[in-house]
Amino acid sequence: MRDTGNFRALCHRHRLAATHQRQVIYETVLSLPGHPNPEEIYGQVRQRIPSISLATVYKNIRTFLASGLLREVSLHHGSLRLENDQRPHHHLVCVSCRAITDLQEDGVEPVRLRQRLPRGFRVKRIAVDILGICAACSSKGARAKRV
Amino acid sequence: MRDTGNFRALCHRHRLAATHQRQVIYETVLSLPGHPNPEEIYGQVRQRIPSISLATVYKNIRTFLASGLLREVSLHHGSLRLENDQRPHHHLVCVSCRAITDLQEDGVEPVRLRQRLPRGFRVKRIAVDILGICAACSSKGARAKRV
DNA sequence: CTAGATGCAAACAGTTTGCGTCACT
DNA sequence: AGTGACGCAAACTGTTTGCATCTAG
Repeated sequence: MRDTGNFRALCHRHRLAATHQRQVIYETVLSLPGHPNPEEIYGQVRQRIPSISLATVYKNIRTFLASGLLREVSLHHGSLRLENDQRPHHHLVCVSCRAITDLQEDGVEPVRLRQRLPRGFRVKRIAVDILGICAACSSKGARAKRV
Repeated sequence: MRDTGNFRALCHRHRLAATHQRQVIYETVLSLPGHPNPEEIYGQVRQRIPSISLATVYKNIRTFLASGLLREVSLHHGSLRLENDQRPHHHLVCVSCRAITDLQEDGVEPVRLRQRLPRGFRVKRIAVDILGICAACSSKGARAKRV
């Protein structure tokens, strides 16, 4: 067994049972390049725990997200949603209830890049998401761990 | 029949047949508050065209997105994807192939708000998506209409 | 010892597709 | 008149759930 220490401590801090499955899933997410999805994680984890089930992978990803051990790329990954305001604008997003509110484009200073982008990338638009807790969720006691 | 003119011209410009279904779907998206999903649009459209099928709504939403008549809230609405880099960072997103590349947080000047946010909204983090066409798609001739 | 985690299978939600018919251009 | 849009049903993908069994604390 490897340096299980870190992960066990991490779980303990978040009041999660430190199971072997969890450790492997967690390590796998950190080790995979890019932005892996559950299926990819499952495929990779299965090389170390062939008997693991996809449901366990899903359940633990949810657990990790809920306790802030992992983060997802976007809070909007559910069903397709359309803009009804066709003018460019930004979004205010509640990380608890995921409500999306529009924020007119000039409510945010134009975003400035400090860094060269990868060669050949042609910028079309810059979208800003302001993530936080909305008033309604705030009063219900919602707290964001890490978003 | 109402001022069909605008919509017919719009369709003509985009080389789309101007059907009654399309017009009602389009008008419905613009008229619904917030960020409607296909199911909500379907429910609303059915009040004007009871015989319409959900498949038609989906097909036409896709058509509108492809020709830039409508825009979606987020390009990341597919399956759940996890961050493997746990440090805060931004994203470079190709609007054609939807590839996501990380951009370290200090590659972007800190975002500054010019406007008061809704009362009680507590900001946790600001996420920036730089939308554009990546080099690979660019060389394949991909063009973004409106993103 | 017990609450909670796992694995399996079945259920579900959202979306897409194939195909025969119908309508816009 | 012909290409493409519509409507229906069936297929598919990604995800969740119920339940019996097992395991970490």
